[in-house]
Amino acid sequence: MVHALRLYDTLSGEVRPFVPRVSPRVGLFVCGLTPYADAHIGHGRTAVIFDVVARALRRWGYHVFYVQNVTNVDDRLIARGQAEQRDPMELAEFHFQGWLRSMDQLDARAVNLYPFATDYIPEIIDQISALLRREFAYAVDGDVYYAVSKFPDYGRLSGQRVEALRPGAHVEVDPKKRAPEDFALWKSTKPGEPAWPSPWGPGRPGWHIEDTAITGRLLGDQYDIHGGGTDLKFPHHEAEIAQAEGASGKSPLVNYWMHAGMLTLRGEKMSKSLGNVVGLDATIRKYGPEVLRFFYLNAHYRSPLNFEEGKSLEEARESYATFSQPYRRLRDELLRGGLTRPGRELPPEVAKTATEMPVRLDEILSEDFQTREAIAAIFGWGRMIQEWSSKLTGLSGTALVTLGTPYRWAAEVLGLFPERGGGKAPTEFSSLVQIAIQARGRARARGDFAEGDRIRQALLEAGIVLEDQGSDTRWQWKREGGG
RNA sequence: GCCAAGGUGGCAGAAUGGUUAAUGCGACGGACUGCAGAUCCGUUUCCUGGGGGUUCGAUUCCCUCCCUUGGCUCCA
Repeated sequence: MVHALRLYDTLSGEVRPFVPRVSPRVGLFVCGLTPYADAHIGHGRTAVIFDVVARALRRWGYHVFYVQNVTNVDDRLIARGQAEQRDPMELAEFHFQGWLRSMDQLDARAVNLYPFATDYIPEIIDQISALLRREFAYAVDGDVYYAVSKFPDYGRLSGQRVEALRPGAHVEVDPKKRAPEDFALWKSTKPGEPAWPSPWGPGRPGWHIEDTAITGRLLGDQYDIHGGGTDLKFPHHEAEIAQAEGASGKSPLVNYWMHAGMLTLRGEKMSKSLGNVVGLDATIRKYGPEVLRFFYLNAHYRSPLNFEEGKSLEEARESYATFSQPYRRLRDELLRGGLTRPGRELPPEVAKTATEMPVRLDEILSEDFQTREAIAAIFGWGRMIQEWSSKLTGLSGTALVTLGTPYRWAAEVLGLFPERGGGKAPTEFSSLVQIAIQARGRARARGDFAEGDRIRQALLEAGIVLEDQGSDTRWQWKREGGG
């Protein structure tokens, strides 16, 4: 089963049917981090977007090989390492481990391999050698540069004309270059910096070359999807095209370029240099991974998404609570009697709609990953369930499972409603809470509301929120973040 | 200056050449509750940046202007 996905491709600027080179195989490469500092929630957005892309493709029958590189040697790492008196590669490893923990928390585990740049030095040297041989590159005093003028298509992805660029606008132009738009493939290193032997002398790879050396090795000269943030379109992705196509002589490098919109903070791009970063790990801890995932997926992946501290995630939390409420009710009901519990079945038309929902949701998502539309459709389903809510108690186990079909789709594809062990209290603890709840119940039953409220307050101070639902009292952990 | 993506209700954000422009948040009203919370129901009719054009019909397509964001060799 292979699904009819339609996908926007930045290079052609249009939504096209997705056709892998060798179906059902799909090669997916996404530009990863330079882990010189803790990741922020902008990085998290891109990661979650491509996590959903990989989840959906796999659901639709594709065999996805998802590679996300790790730049563990570059100027910023070296600078930061010197400032902190740490080995830059060790610094990268340290922050990468933090990134992995965040990905684990977010249940973004679709990546098959995180190749480190420095593990691909032989491939990098091979590719630079090929570019020199084919005269796309030139060596000067231990450095090697790409001669952009040799590659006429340079600028096509971003629509830039080389003549219109303003070299030196942000970074000083290296005087060793023949043309200001040329970029470094290999940099000779200063003493004390990480260096590898090469035909041009000891040095380290330029920023762009690692990606194409890695993909050439792992995904071949040509592959299906390349993803990353829109900020990488130029120059990074232009450089990748120039390197890979120059070295291999094959075009195109990739069939679909996917670019994720920026997360902006009060209208500005979040970036370390602007100092307006909101940490990924801290945000996950404060609001929970589901709320953050929900926030990310509640916008189209290509749109910019504005983040406002103290507002955006509070709203997402409320919205997610409403979104997941019918699911939680179904789950709570199912816990009473389980799958085999007897009861009424659903009217045929409701059962039919429920079982057809995943098809509808797949269709929505397969039009260039409209996660927001899928979420809206599930909201609609939730309202339908709420109309049934009074009758839920009388439904059979199979009927409840059928009603939950769209939520299982959301769990599988969007990664919401994670079932993870970490949040569950041990049964011993739960039974202690139950004793307190029962004591409060007895106090309320004899009209001693002061005592009842005292118990409720004491539990609240211990981080436990009570909710009376009819004759029932349930509890849950209080969320941080002013909720 | 050049390139790219945008501008939709109080807010966040979808979609579409065609009856009431989705969904959520917020607000308001109601139900439930000892109270609170959570939840449910209802209301929120006059929302598509300005101007022109194409069309029977434009928010959608075209032109132009204004504005915002990203990029112009550090960036998810």
